Amino acid sequence: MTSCCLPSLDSLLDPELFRALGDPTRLTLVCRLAMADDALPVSEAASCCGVHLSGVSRHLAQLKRAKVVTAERHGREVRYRLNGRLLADTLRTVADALESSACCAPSPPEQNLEQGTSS
Amino acid sequence: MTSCCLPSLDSLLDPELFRALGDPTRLTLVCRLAMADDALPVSEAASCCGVHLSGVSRHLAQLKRAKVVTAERHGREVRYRLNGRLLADTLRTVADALESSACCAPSPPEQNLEQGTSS
DNA sequence: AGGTTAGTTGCAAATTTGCGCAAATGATCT
DNA sequence: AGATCATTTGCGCAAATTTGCAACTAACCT
Repeated sequence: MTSCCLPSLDSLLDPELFRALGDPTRLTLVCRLAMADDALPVSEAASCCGVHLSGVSRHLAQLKRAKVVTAERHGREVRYRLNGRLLADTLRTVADALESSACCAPSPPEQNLEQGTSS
Repeated sequence: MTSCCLPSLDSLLDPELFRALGDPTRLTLVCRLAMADDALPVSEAASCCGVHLSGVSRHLAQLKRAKVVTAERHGREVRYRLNGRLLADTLRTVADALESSACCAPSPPEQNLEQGTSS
């Protein structure tokens, strides 16, 4: 009853996604990419966080694995773009599933005084 | 210009929250709590994940620090409850901020061809 | 008070993570 | 081909995380 239309919360909660977002440096990168109206090369993205370029490359790779960003080659540089819509949709889907789960149910079933359900 | 009404993405993205959600065992606990229509004692919550009770206690404490769950004492047991609404609201706020950021802008300003100024 | 149940916390071992450096790869340009 | 620029990857190291066990606290119950 609580989950007849929405995918189960279980299948929605991806540890990889949250883990990817669970690091300050990676979140800084996400913000940097969010503010850019176009894809950014690694060296440019790296300018916002005090981490070695190689580390930034690794962080971006992890965000890519989690589908938070996408990468496109342009000549010799690789430009990363935040997958803003997808991430927003994912988070909203999780939010919907959370609110339709039992823990957010408006009325506890304890109140149930046999209103015609017997038989 | 891109952020006149919404709080900046920067201030919204809390590493602690995502970090708390970025572990398989903790996500399993979140699911377990979501399915319960009432708060669960630690031992009950622990039954769903193959981790020692002490580990579960630690995981729940971390989820509590991240405000994902709340704890209430009932006699000698401590019952944890998923903060479903708050978490859902937080995720939606992040989703909104993401979609109103530059990376999700509907049309790049380069395209600007003064449409409508003719005649 | 003493005993029992529920949960938390200290400790140590195993694993993972983040980091910089240096070497390797990929792509462009003489 | 050789030089150069952008990024990735191998490696080692330090710090953080996860986990189980055992000891501890808190709350109940004879």
